[in-house]
Amino acid sequence: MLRTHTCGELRISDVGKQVTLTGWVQRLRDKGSLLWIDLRDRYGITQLFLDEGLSDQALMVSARQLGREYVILVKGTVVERLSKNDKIVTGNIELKVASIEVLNVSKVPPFTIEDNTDGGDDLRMKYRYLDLRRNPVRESLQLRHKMAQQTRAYLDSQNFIEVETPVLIKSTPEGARDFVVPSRMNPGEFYALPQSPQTFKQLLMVSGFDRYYQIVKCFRDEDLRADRQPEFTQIDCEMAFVTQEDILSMFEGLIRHLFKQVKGIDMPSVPHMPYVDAMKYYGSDKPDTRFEMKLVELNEIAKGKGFGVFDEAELVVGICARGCASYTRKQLDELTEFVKKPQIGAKGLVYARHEANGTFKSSADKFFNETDLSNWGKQLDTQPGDLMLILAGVTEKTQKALGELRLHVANQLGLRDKNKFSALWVMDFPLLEWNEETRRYHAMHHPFTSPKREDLHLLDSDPGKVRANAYDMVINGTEVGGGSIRIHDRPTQQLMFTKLGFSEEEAKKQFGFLMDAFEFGAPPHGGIAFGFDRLCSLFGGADSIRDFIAFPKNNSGRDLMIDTPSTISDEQLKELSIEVKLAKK
RNA sequence: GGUCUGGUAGUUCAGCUGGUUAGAAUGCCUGCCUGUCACGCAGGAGGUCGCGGGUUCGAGUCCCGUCCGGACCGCCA
Repeated sequence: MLRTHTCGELRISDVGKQVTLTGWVQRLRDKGSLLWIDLRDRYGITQLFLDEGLSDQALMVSARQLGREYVILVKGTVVERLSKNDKIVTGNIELKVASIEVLNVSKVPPFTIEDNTDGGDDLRMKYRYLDLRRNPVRESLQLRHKMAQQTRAYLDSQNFIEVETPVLIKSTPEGARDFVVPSRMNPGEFYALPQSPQTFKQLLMVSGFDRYYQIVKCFRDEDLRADRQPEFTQIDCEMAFVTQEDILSMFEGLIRHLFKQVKGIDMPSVPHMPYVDAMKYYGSDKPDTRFEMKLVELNEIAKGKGFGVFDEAELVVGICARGCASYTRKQLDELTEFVKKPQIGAKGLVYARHEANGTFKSSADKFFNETDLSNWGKQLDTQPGDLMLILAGVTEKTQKALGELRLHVANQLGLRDKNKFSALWVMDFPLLEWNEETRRYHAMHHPFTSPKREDLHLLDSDPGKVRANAYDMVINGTEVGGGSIRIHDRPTQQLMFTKLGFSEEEAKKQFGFLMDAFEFGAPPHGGIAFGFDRLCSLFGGADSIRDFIAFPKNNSGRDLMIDTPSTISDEQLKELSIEVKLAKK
């Protein structure tokens, strides 16, 4: 090594040592006859010190020439500081410089390499290698490293083995759009990049691997979000000879292990909540359970009073916003605007104040008297000073809208504490979901998910009512993982494909290999996949997953640093037997 | 595919109902400064107001188009 110590290592006990440090110049503080340089590396900052009276004059002159982000090698003696800095771990000492060697110069960076940088997202992505020098981003990647290490430690201790599955696989019609890769040796044919190693891990179960996992890149060609990248990482797991309960407790164990080892948090056991309850009480299939504010149905007491909006609605439902009776007209209008946004889609918002003096006042006083409102209050368990917010309409849409409002209000009230964690299993998802556009049912999870045996009789009469052996782990309103008990016999799998509108021939062409495998002694099995990037950002208390990925893509799927996607040469196209003709928009 | 929002100094931003020479902070450069650590003080340089067109006596500001960010809806088995 060029250095004897790192920039985060030296302490008061090292005073007197002759050391060599390497790193980047964070900043110079030139006080005339005194000169300090902050030297930074991955491990910390050590202050270098030069003194007009004591240091070589030529050394002073050359030190003053150093610019930000110059890479230098410094030799010197560790000395105790005259004035100490208790903000950094090396703050009691400094290095009295004997020599400086410039290992490389640097242009002035386009943004400051500091915890609170002045750089915008765009610039940070273009110069990501500089951005990665900043503490917050580096710490995010270190957290990710620790998460991966602890995941492997836990799963290894439980007899899981990590098996790599192929990245060049087959395009399939169900699910997200595939990224495709042309095959040179097979003109006109394409591989697809995996959206998940789903079928391979199931085949590994058929092979008897029993407990498999993989921390694996997956690819989906869909629009991006703050928490969605076209390439992302999953902790992909599968187990054979297990019940649903076995899987839930195994992976509850993983999550609790991670919280304990990475964050030092003892997480309580993870409660189970049926999907229908999640929708009913939280208006979401991924409820944020850090706070209550549950949805309460008001049909019986709110209908039949001549208020058309309520009387004609399938569902009248409310939440209680604690201490919000004092909201101004402006604040209430803002909430109304919020629910009327096209993304939320409610037509309006009814509010009722449980005033501090115990009386009630609502925006629909024409139709409801004090007794009516007090009944609402009882139902919603209000205290004086609370505010009731009520929506009415078609059941599911209204639940979802109020669920969004619930989160919006919780944000305003500061109830979504990043340092508090609340996990749950959402269970018993519907097997199928009607898609208006394609006029057919789609698998809500994926087509390999097994239906609940007791619901099988509904498959023909009322397919939307069939529940699946599927489960999601939700933490703080984020879906961090999901899985299911799979189908493991050919007839059921074939039936499933039929219900999804595949002809027998299509199903055979797309998934014949899997159904063939099921005929050779496939064991009952099931599994789960966790979104590793999301899990990391959740642990790191961030809203975006981008800083937990070393080189992420931007909103339009571009890597601004290497400037891709990009065109390829005519020679490459020719080799691939591909002609590019862009369709008109 | 859609909704919203932004693009002005290296950077982050301000710039009102259109009106002389477009500002601030920070960074950069120069000088001064014996204990700084977001050092301080004084001075200086730095702009095709994303691009194209239009309205106007006059456009950073208004209109149309377009490109590029960001958030979200659809989409994401």
